[in-house]
Amino acid sequence: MLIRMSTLFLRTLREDPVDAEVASHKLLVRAGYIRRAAPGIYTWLPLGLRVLGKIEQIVREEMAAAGAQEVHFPALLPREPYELTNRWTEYGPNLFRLQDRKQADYLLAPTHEEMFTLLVKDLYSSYKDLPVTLYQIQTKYRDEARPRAGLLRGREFIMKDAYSFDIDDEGLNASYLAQRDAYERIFARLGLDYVIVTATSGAMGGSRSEEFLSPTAIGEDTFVRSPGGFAANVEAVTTHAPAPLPFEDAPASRVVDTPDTPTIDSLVERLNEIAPREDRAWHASDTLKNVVFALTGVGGERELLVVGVPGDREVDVKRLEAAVSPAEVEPAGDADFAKHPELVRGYIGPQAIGRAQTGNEDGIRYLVDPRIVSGTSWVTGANVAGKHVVGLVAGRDFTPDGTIEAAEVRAGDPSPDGSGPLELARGIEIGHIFQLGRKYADALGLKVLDANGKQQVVTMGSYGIGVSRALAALAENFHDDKGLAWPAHIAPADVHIVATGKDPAVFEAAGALANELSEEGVEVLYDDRPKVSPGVKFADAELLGVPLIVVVGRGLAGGTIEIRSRSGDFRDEVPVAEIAQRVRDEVRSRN
RNA sequence: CGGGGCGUGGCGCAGGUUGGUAGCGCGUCCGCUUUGGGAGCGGAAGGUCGCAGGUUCAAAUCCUGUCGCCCCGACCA
Repeated sequence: MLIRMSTLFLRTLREDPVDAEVASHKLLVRAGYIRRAAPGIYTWLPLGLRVLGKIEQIVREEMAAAGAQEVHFPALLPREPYELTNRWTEYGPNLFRLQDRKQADYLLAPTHEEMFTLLVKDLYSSYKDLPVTLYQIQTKYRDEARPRAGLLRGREFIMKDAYSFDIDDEGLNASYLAQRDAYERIFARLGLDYVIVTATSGAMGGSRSEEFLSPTAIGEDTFVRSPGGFAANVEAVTTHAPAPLPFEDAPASRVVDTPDTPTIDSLVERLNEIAPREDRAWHASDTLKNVVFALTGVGGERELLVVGVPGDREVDVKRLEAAVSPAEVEPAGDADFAKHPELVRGYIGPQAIGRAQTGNEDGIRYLVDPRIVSGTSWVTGANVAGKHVVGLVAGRDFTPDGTIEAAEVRAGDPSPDGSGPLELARGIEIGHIFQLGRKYADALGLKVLDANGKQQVVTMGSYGIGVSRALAALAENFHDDKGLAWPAHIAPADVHIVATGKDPAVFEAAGALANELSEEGVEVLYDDRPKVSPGVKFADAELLGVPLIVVVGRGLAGGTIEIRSRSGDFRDEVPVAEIAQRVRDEVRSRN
């Protein structure tokens, strides 16, 4: 393969595009790999398509090795299947919807569970047909509220989505692990660092779920890890609960006047003035903060929930949402407080709320952070404006309805598996695998006959890789201040040959080398542009990021050609007669 | 949806407060020179100043409305 720069459809930009913030976005645009077509929607240019194609090829090879078979669905789909699983409405405004000339509803698919399920239902009816895993590499659409960071969060993006179909849980587990293994091989071949974190399955339903994250400071997903190897999405972190304490000797609770202390900070300050402790000052972690949320269930029913957390921690809404999924969460509003006079804003205490506490089965649920175990003593609201209670003991003075994982996770918190303090890091979600279970098969009636001739609902897994996002993640990982620097497996070419100067002998030698190598199967990008100064060619070579750069120029008179790596780990002058072999060796050692 | 910012040749920007024939750098085209680190000189093409309405002899500039885009946050299988 030989690409000549003189005819390549490419225009590199000297300056960063103003709308780009992150390196991958800036460089992919500057290097002429992609162009923005609309917010969050990008056109692929020749070099970008080459890299994309290489990533897809690796994905295809590993899918095939894992026994998955490729199909291809339309991106434009009718409404009905998504109606059956309720996702036409559940997906909300992120779903691109449109109508045809007859006003029939269609959507641009954000993901294809329904279609795969129906396809298998269409053709298969026996347990003997299973297991089967199908996948596609497809353009997906999500009408993101705010697309950003170029390819990292677009409204149109390319995804590999695979779906496994099994008769039982054991089979699902095997299918899941086969995909998981394939993902590890794919990301290893791509040269992309990744961390596998346990995740919540969220609205997708199902039991087991893991995310593949590419660690980077600009990543949008926060995850935690411990020295002992625990890694999880923050939504999936479980809090280490201390052992219950005896409370026989705990002093009785007492009410103190604390006017104008609606916030934890103001409360702590006031306590230290009016009710100082002997052993140590009051701290926010001594307080119990009760936050009111309104949950909206799938059926549209609205319910209030009060969440109790130690006062030095915020409620992490994402964690709360994961915990109450699929219900939607919003902060309680004025109308909610008006309906519930027992909730005194800024002074809410657990004595007046909770079904267990009040005995009212229809009352407001009260769930607390797992740290709030029996015997712990708290400063909290007295349910009267301007008053707090000191020394309110859990299990003695109040009884929550249960615990909930909703408090923020902080660096230094103990790992759930006891393997040390947690560290917080950020990453780009490049893959996500789920054991879906029977949610979609149930909704769409995918059943097969088992060995006993009885109908069995099929159990499913779904496995996604953000292909275009992985490309951006690679650009994010492999660049320097001069431009991109692709790993060999996915670079748009094996070698970038630069002819400098105007001496016809240079172009003859460079052209001959380019021809020779390309005829042997080496992928060559050849900068044969006449009248372009060496500085421009070097700068472009560094911007484009092909891992090997060969410069034919001033050394030629002395019988040598220069070869160097984009990453800068070597630069050699090689006799003309040996250059082709040297390139072959370098290419082979990198592949 | 909340906050902030911006719409002027392909890209990056100035001009706007004080209304008067639209400018700079990069890129592109032609010619000559130059050729190992984003060249020089000379010439040239390319813009309904986001859109609509208004004020005015005259609007990129002032007024009203509207559309769009970007960034931060919220949201995000």
